[in-house]
Amino acid sequence: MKRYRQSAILDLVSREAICSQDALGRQLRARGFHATQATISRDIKELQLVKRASDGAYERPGTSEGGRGLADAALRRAILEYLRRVDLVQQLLVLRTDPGQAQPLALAIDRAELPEVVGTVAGDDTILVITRHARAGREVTRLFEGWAMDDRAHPRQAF
Amino acid sequence: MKRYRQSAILDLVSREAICSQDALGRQLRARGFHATQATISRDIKELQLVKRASDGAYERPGTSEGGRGLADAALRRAILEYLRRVDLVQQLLVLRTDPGQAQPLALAIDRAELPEVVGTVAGDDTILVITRHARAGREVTRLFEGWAMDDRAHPRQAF
DNA sequence: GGTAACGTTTCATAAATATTCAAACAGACG
DNA sequence: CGTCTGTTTGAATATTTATGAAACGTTACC
Repeated sequence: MKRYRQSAILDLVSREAICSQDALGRQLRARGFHATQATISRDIKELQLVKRASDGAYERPGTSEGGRGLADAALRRAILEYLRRVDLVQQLLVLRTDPGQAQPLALAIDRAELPEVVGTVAGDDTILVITRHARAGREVTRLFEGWAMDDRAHPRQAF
Repeated sequence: MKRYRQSAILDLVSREAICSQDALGRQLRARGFHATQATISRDIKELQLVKRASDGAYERPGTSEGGRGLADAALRRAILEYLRRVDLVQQLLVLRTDPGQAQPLALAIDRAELPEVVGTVAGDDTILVITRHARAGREVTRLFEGWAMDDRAHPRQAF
C-alpha cells in the first residue's frame, strides 16, 4: 500500500502545486488512497520532498529553477552596498570592501554563478575572484564597476 | 535592516543545518540581529528557501547535498568527503567544497605536500591551489578528479 | 493454535510555521 | 513642521506539520 501511495504522491506533486498535507490527503482520497495527515507527513519525509517557502508547495529537490534572476539582483545590490575597489591582475580580480564585508559580498558572487567566474576566496576586506582568463576578468571587472558606479552617479543618466 | 538580516540568514543556512525558525532566530541573535519568528518566516519566504522534509533543514533550492563536518583524515579521504568541483586555470586549481569545508580540505592538501603544489589559499568553500606550471596543474586536477569520482560511484546516502 | 518480531497506521498532541491585524517606521510632498 | 503612503515589524492566533504511544496486520517460528 505504502509504495503505491507514495508514488501517487510523487505524481501528484509533480503535476500541480499542493501546499498542505491535508490537500495532498484529499487528492489521494480522490485516487482511492485513504491516509491520515500523520501518514502523509511520514511519506513526505521518506520521499525526501521539500517544501518551498515561497508558495508552500511540495516538490522533489532539484526540480526548481532556483531563481537565477533573483541571485543576480542580489549580487547587484551587494556590489552597490559593499564594493569599494576593483583591481584586475590577469585573470585574477581583487575586490576590496569595508572591513568585515568581504564574506557577504563573496557569498553573493558565488550565488550568482556567473559563467566567467571560477570561484572566489574571501578574507576580511578582500576578495579574490578567479575568472577563466584575462578577457573574462576584464568583462567581470567592467560589469562590477558599472554596477558600483550606479551608486555614485544618478540613475537617470544614459551611459 | 531587513537586507542585512536576510543575507545573514542565507549565510547561516548555507553553513549548517538549521531546522527551525526559532533556531534561526537564536543564531541571528548571536550575530546581533533581533527578529521574531514571524519576521523570519517572511524572510524565508522572500528568500525562496526550501525546507527539506528529510531532516527539516532549510536550504536554498539546488543546493541539495548534505554537508556535515567530520574528523580530519588523509588527503584522499578528505577529497572524497569534501571536494565538489575542480576547475583548472593555467597553473591555478580552484577547488569547491560545501560551505565551511574548505579549511579542512586545504589542510589535508598542505599536509600531503605534493611536489607539484606550491601552496594553497582557502576561504569558506573555495580553495586556490597554486601549482608550479600548467602541466602540473593538469596532473593534480586529474588526480583529484579521479578520487572524487570514486565518491560518485559509491555515493553515501544521508541517513 | 499461540506469540514474538516487525512494519505500518491512526489518534492525540506537541511543535513549527503562516497569517492577521495593529502599531512603528521611513520617505515624499505640501 | 504635519500629513500621506507604503513598508516592516511584533503579538496573538490560526494553520500546518511532526511525533509518541497504542493498535493493527503480517510473517515466522515453536
